[in-house]
Amino acid sequence: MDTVQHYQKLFQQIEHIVPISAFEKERIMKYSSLQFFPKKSLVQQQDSVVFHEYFLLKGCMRTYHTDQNGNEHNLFFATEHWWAGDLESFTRQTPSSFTVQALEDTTVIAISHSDIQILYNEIPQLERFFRILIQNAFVSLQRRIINNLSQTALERYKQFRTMYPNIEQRISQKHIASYLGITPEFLSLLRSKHD
Amino acid sequence: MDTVQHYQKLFQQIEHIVPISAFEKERIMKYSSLQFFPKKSLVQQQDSVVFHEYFLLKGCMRTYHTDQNGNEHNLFFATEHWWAGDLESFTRQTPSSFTVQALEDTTVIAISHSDIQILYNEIPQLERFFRILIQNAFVSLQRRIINNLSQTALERYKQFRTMYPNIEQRISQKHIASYLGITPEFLSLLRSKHD
DNA sequence: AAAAACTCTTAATGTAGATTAAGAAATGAT
DNA sequence: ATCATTTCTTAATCTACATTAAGAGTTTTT
Repeated sequence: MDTVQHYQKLFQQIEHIVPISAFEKERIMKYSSLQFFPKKSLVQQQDSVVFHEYFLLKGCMRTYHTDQNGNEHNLFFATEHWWAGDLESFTRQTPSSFTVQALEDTTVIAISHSDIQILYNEIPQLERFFRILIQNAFVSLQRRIINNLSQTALERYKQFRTMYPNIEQRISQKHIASYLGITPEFLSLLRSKHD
Repeated sequence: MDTVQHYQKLFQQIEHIVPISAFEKERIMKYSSLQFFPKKSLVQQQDSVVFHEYFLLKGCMRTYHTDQNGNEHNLFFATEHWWAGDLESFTRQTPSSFTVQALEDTTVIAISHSDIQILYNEIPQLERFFRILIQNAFVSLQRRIINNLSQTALERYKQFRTMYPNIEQRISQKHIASYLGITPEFLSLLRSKHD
């Protein structure tokens, strides 16, 4: 059936880190669901408690924070086979500091807070899987902080391009500028100078 | 005995998150050790593989990255009851991107890479403990990125002071400036203007 | 198909924070 | 105690990036 097809990429990612049986895959499918978010729709909202984490099958999302002056700051982008959803709010069930928005029509596998507790108990390896997922995310945030401390805007932009080669075509420059911590005008200037 | 005394704070921190038995505490003591680092000594070195994670009992450390221009950038400080040691290098056994240095005479509980594997197997809750520890670290890095994107140097400095009230007396301003991503001269200017 | 609403660019002007330099204060070494 | 080294401050100049503004191109709405 087609739903099974959709789960292949998720299972591949999990099995790349921990072994899971056919039965366990069934359980994961039972305790998660396919969801669709149209372009521009809000997936999660700042100040609300987050109920799901999402594995993207198709499309693109951004996670951003709106500060006290009303300015938005992009923290992450997610595309196919990445995860999205504020982890702090999800795990602690506290109001989120972030909004998640679909930048394209997006299809996801969604896992709810209560269902993931069930899955943790049924499939202990999943806890290790998520620990390693978070660990990887932690490491890339560390890198990003060091880059922000040691590099110019141009260097950070170039690095963004090599790290996310396909993303640049899909999202607007103002979102990239916001991720890099510069204005769209200055990004435009950098682009005009460097190829 | 005195060593037991030293472990109390570590056990308290663990038990705040997961239950552990007296026997399990014995095992943890068996598979870890007390170590001392004199002021200014290097605890871990960039480009080398990290063998230990450290729980600080007394003293203070900084974790920094040296970039290709030879400039140092402070990523973290750790004081009593914090953890120090590059997690990426420790868990993946790959060369570290960071140097860890004692800023004061520092006493720690050290756990080696091989011993933590043994402890994970003997005490499965420890895996959850470290997952939550990393998760908290991840969350605070997220916050820091957003702060760096949305706040001025003065705002970040004020926040640093309220977040780490006792640290400021203990370490030099140049290290704080490096953490904030500004020069010591500019930090001095900010300080002279604001109380 | 027109109007409205964004998005990207270019350019003038403004500013937060860097750089350089030099002296004062504190810390460390002999 | 003294000399050397490091740390902190102040001030002048410089630069990376912000802000404002305005026009051209593109996408969305009606």
